[in-house]
Amino acid sequence: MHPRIIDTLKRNQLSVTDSRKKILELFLERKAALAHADIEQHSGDEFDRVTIYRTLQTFVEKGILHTIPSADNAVRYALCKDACTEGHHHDNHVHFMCDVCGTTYCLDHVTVPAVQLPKGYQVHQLDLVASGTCIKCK
Amino acid sequence: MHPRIIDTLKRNQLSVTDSRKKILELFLERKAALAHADIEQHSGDEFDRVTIYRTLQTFVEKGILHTIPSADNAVRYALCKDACTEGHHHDNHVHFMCDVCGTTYCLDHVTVPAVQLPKGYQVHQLDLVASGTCIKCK
DNA sequence: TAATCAAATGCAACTTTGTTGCAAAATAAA
DNA sequence: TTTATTTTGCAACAAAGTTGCATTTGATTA
Repeated sequence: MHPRIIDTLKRNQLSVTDSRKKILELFLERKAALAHADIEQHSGDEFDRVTIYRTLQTFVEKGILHTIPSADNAVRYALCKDACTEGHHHDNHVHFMCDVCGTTYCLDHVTVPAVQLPKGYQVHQLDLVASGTCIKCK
Repeated sequence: MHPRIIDTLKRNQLSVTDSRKKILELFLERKAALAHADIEQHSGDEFDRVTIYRTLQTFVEKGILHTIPSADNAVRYALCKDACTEGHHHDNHVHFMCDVCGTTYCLDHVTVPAVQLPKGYQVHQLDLVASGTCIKCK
């Protein structure tokens, strides 16, 4: 098991349970974003659907995962960088969604360029989602 | 009734029906993005849920509406500019979602900046969604 | 290590959201 | 006005998400 798993949970004052370990592990080994349905599939019948919902929610609140907006009614989740803490996300990198294989990547090294909005709009978060064909599929 | 309504429908070879007129009218008068649920509310019990789903789908296909990705499992729709035609959307403007009132705006005059992605990623679409506090709510 | 407390899980029931097929109704064309 | 085509509404269903509560598990303390 990945050494970061227990560490991450403890650092966030979460009790170490089977479902949390397993779900974190999935994210660590896949390195891609996962939707609720993906997790349900890849964890077999090991956990109840409800547990997965609640675990994802907890991880987002703690700053372990962030959500990636999409136009297909299937919100995806991905690991946050260490900069994220409880209630404070800093995931202003670009996300890429492949139209062919459906994989969603966090492009950690591509930062979202500054954008000049009309006066009066206060921006708290910027999400840039690109879609197209990924390296593997082209 | 807004004069553009019937015109828009005919230009896209769609028959002019009550639901299509009403839904288009909603978008024209509100000037903000609407989710399926919003439309259901604001049209009373006038139309069946299924009709609304199908109408939205048709409008997106025809290039009358475009979708706005979101992280809350509620895809929103907004009017396209005239440049959009059947199967070809050109809505590369920024969207702004207010955390307070929930309103989503198309910032038509703010274009999405070009982004340099790692080699191998072919981008077909770029969506930039900003969120924070809008003019009315600050 | 065992007992206790708090937190997380699983289950059941439910609500909401989205889809599909088909008959009836409305629109467009002749 | 009649006919052909499209769209709609209904029903039934499937999928996605939520809530309350009893049970189990993990953490804490003696």
